[in-house]
Amino acid sequence: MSKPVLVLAGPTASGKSGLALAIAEAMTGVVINADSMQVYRELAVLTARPGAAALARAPHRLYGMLPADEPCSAGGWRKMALGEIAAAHATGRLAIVTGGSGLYIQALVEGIVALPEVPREIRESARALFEKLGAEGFHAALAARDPVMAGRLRPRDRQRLIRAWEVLETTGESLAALQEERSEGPPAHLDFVGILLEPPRGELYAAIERRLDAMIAAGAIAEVASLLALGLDPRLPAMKAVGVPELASYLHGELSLEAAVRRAKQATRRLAKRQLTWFRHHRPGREILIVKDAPFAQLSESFKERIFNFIRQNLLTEAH
RNA sequence: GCCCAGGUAGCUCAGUUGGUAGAGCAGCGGACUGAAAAUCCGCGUGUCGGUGGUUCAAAUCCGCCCCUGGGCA
Repeated sequence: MSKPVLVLAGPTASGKSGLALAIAEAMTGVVINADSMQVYRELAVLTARPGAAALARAPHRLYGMLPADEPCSAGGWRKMALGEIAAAHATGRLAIVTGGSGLYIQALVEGIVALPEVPREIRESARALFEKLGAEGFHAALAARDPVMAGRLRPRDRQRLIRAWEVLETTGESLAALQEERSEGPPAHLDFVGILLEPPRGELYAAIERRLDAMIAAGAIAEVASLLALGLDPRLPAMKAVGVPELASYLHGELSLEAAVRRAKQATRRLAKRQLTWFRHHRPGREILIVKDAPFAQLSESFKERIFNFIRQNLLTEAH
């Protein structure tokens, strides 16, 4: 008997968190975060993490549980999410996975290669080697040892080239070969049903701009200042969250506040566009409801009605 | 009302002596198998204000009209 899991996906600022909360409240659910940046403790305002009011209304999991200097990953998140889903089911609650990180959701719903974690030393040496050789040089070095992966990747794709190298160093095998042999596959005991928020571009962009202004008013600058005070490696994922580099430039006196905010808004718009592209081609679950008029502030009754009906019809029936 | 200067891509503008147009920014499309809010690839998206005329050919020249600045009244 497979158990239902609701996956609520969509671009940033499309209203996922508010909708997830409404569903959790109405249907006794647990909200499980599927956002690669909301996992970091130091980023609350800038990642629009659910606040105290939301947490009081429904249980939320995997929010702000990692320090900024401890990078999360798709595989690591998957394990934690599976644990939280099992815990929700154990207490008879509906698991509601929500977030905008397409790769994380894919890792959960469709599975991912089973690989050991890359040791810190290998990570660092791979990065150091990349710096030393440059993109082309590094690509050539990879090609000498792993022609399949090198052929598959663009010579300038720093992140994936380093990943291929790390896996090679850690396991002694090509990531390409491992991907074929050792996939975890989708969890057979779970049945993923998705809701995809796909709001009109213009409205989404307007919501993004309003929200960023609200973040500034809510203390985003102080948040970045205290993050910077930790003196972390600027290449850490948390340091690259949208808004962090931009506001850091302001704090360093390189940009005016106005310019920094403008750039942060633009970076958010670009993120939203990438997310829309991802979800347009990767469907997060077996049955999908695509919502093209996603809410941005408060949810109307008719809107909730539509969503709740879909949920009742597609994933609560099996539980009874 | 008259005199200037302008109306070209979403915005700011460039377009040699006539050969139906190009930059920056903004934007759009795509890829994605463990740092993914990351990383990477690709794409000018246009009744050249309107309308007549000259010409084989008009964003470019001429007439009229509309609009926007500035000046004089």
